[in-house]
Amino acid sequence: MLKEERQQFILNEVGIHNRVLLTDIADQLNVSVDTIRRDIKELHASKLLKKVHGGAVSLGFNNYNPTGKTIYSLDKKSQIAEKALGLIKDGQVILISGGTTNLELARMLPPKLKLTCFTPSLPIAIQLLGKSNIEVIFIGGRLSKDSQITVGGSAINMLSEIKVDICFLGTNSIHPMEGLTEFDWEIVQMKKAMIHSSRKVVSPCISEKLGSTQRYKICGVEEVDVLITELEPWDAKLDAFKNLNIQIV
Amino acid sequence: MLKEERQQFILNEVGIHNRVLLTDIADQLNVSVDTIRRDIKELHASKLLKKVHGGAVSLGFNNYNPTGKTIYSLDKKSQIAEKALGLIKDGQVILISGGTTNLELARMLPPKLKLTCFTPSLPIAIQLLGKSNIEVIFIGGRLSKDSQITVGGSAINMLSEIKVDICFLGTNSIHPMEGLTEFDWEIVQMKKAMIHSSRKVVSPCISEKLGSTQRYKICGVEEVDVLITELEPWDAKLDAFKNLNIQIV
DNA sequence: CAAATATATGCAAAAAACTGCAAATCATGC
DNA sequence: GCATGATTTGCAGTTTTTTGCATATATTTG
Repeated sequence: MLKEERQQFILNEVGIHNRVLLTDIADQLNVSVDTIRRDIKELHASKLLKKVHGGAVSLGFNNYNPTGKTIYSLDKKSQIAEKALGLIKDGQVILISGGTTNLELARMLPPKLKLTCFTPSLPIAIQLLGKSNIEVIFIGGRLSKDSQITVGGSAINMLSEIKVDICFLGTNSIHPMEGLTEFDWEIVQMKKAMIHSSRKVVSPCISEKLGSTQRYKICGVEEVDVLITELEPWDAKLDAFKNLNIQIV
Repeated sequence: MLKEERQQFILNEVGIHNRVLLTDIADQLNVSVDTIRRDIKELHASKLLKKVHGGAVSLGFNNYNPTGKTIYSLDKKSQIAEKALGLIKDGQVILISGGTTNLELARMLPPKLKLTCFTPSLPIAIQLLGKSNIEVIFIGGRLSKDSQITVGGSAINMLSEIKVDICFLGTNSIHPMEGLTEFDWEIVQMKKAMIHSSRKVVSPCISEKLGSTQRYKICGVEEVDVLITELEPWDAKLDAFKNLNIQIV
């Protein structure tokens, strides 16, 4: 592998995650940490990233990270987000619900892509505002403190007035028989409305949540058009979903 | 986890809650309190927060400044915000427009105060979300990239359905004869709608902007009930506003 | 004032960074 | 084809940084 490729890869990773670990990169590229260290040293010298102890961070790192949450299973989520990116075409109108996976998706949207994005999520709106080619339309309403999305009649009302190409519906629990479930009643209502406003429903869901259920039902599995997980298509965990008329990515 | 990430996390928490506990952070990040203590010591040294016994608190302003604009006259703005606080009573319903002065107001709202706040401003919504006793209702609509508030028909429509006790109307230009003026046509429409939705209009305005005018007119001075500046009441710059049936604070 | 809690300090283990060096690779000219 | 020199890469040893713990000191609170 060429040095340029490596450095490009590092820059790419930094661009997506805002941070990289020396050991991670070395591991992924099968080279010694010293090599990566030297690469990062160079990139640092040419001011393309910032070298820190243990890795590197993007130059604009001290940006506001509105969720404040530790983004664990980051890799899984960005894998999902990456797959989700493939479903979006230039010029489309999309609807993005809340959740960290969707936040990752919003972060990864390429700057060149022209889109109209509806969202009820504050962190996602902030993320999207940074992309100059994306028109952001915020679904107004009462803000729920913990989920940081708008809920309630006003928001649902606004949703009832739109019809989008794709909805990326952050999913807490999905079960082959029970369908999509949620523990917060207000969010259930929001998600129902979001499904109703969309021609195509995409459900990004990390594998831990496959097969789990919660208190309230949003909809059956048949309402979901595409299920995205970080797993390989032949993984056994996906078997239960395979004859349900869902596209699995 | 990188040191930078940790420190960023701390700054986020401080930005959201205005204060953090050492033990809380250490717990959330699974590191020892000593580590967090050292982090906070560093951040304190670089003047990004203020170290206090048991944790840290935010200093004058949080570092969320996406536009990159210089925040000049910070002291003046917090003086104004302080005065504005005096107008708010427990249990009221208020409407807060955008602008850095209003952001300062949102930041300074005491945690005990029970309020319902409407706002079309993303940064202000974030700030308000951190206050547990405040119900936040976001005015939905298309987000304007530079002002970071929602604009357009949908937002104005939502405004038309509400009536609040007080509106804090961030003011770019106020002139004794010409009234309130604004550079951006869409924001003019929003502010008109906001005035229409409020029983009482309060205009926080730093003294530099007194007497200036811009392209489009929002309303006459008579529509404003209270004008708040950082000046002392007997300041000569305020003379022109003194016989216009406006309360000057 | 005393108990509880928080801070400061020194220290040691672990991790990461730096240094020098040798092997491998590659471009270049003959 | 082959020698030369520059560049790159991995490795081993040393130095630096980070981090958690133990102990001593300070601060808060009832």
